[in-house]
Amino acid sequence: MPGDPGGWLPIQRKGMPQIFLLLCLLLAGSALAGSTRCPSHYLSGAAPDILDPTMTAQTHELCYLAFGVTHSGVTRTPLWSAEHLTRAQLDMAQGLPRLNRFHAETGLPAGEQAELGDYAHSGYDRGHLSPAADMPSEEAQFEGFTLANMVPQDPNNNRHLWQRIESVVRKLARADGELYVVTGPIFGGDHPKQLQGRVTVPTQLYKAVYDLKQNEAAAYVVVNEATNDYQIMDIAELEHLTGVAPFPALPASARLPRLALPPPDARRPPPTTAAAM
DNA sequence: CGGGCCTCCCCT
DNA sequence: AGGGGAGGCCCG
Repeated sequence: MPGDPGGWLPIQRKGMPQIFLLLCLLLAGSALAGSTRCPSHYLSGAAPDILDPTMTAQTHELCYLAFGVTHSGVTRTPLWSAEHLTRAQLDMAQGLPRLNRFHAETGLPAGEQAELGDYAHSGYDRGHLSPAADMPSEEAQFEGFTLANMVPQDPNNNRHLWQRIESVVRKLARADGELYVVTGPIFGGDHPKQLQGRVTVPTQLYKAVYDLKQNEAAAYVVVNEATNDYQIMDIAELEHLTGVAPFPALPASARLPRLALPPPDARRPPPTTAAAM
């Protein structure tokens, strides 16, 4: 279903009037480098832009109910995953039980998708980019468990620091009403680690946030290791580091002010390294 | 302050 | 269908 050419109308969020989608497309205007099938997930309808031409091979945009991704058949991971996070959506998500239905993405060309076996016994978690806890319906949650929304993530990182980042971003969305959030991997270094020689392990991860109420943006950046360390960057810095523009339609007035992202600080140091000493 | 309960991240 | 562990929160 995702990846269906020209199929953006049937898979749009339910109840969203078509006129609004058209308006989004018009508002996006020149900021829309290419066409997108799910403008509602992006700021001003403009999908994140991959600036680095070496990263665009074998990429496909996939649209889901509550998020959109661009997937790379080279890394066999998403290059970004984007959500429009609202208070109402989180209210709906909150009542839902989490069903861990991890699955390979069938809507990709043969051989480009990661398989469950790539991750099994790898020592890495299947780390969501757009979090399961953000998904407002059972169907949306199932979609969130596609491997097209996953990267190999250090288990300690995923279950501690990253979980707290996701949690404080949800809290911020509740406080300010709505956010646009773009999450993605960073592949640094010359010899990237791979799972089964197929799925590339990111060296870092980022989560960029645009807060409409404050008209400010910023991003968390963390190394994909057992750590509690994180960095906060403005969007220009992030674009330079990642080669991805998370919010191509970001107002110029929001590029300089750096959103005061809440600290995801832990109360205790990470157990792995600490326990080893 | 501590304990119980819930949420949220996963694994085999 | 099993399991674990951390963190938040509420309440005594």
